[in-house]
Amino acid sequence: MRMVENMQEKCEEFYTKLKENGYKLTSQRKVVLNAMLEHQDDHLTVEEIYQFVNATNPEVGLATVYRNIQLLSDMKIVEKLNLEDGFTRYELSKDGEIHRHHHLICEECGKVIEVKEDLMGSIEQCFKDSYGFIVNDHQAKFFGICKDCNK
Amino acid sequence: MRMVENMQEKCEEFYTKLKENGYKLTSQRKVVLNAMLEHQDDHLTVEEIYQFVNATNPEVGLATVYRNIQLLSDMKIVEKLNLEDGFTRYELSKDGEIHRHHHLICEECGKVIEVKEDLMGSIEQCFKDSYGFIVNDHQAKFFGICKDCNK
DNA sequence: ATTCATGCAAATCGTTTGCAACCCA
DNA sequence: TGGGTTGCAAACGATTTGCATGAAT
Repeated sequence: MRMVENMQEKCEEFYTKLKENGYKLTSQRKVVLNAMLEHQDDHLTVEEIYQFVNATNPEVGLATVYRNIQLLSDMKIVEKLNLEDGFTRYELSKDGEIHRHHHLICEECGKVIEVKEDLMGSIEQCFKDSYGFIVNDHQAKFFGICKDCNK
Repeated sequence: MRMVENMQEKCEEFYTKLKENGYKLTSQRKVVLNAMLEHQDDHLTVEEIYQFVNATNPEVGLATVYRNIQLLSDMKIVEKLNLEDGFTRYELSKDGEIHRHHHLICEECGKVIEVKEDLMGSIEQCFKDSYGFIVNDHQAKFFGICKDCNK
């Protein structure tokens, strides 16, 4: 149920933002957003998104997927990720997140763990105190060994 | 003076690691390392490194710069950076750093500030406690407004 | 009707690679 | 000598772009 509400929410958010910025609502845009909504916890490459889109809508071109995932990213509906594996990846933004969440990357099995907690508050306060730098957002990756691999 | 010692240190570290791994010490390798040593606090793109190398040694090819900066990176003598500006960048590793240091990126003027302090200890302890994840290294960028731009 | 979006293919651009010539150990 | 290394140019792969056609407002 939460999933469905979430999906409706995201769709409406997208449609609203499109209108606000003078963009048109095309079937291709709906389809790309849908692919992301159907893979909420994945970190998809553009090629993967294209495959999903293509499965139901073979007429949609790769360039269109590039153009629209970019648009979704500009509108903060998806986040662009770089997990250091040579691919640009995207994931659906989590609701209620002010800052981007962190990723724990297992160097053994490659698993990527999402960290819900922000935890950067005190560090960012420190940057303000020491450097006069006001943080708006951050992007952090932690490389190491996950629970399962640590046996 | 410190700079010079540092440079000697880095050179020797490089030469030692090369030997240890069965690599040869070529003039091109010296020249690439030198370019990095002469720009200690910069975040250079490969193209920039190539330009510096080329200024004194025009016969060195771009592919060689790519191959050797990669090698320096593998040997942890330089760090590969992604400052989200579309370029892969490299900087000389700081001495005595166990983990990669953080970067504060000003969204106004583009300035990049290096943070010497690690500050991630407690967060990483938290990952161990909550997720059983042991952190080996991290990579963190903070986007915001720097002191100068915040007036 | 107007304007923006799409599909396609060509163009870009950073990076990698194959290979013959070369040079360090 | 012999195997890693280099320079060059060609190959690559991800992403972008130009343009004529098509769809949304």
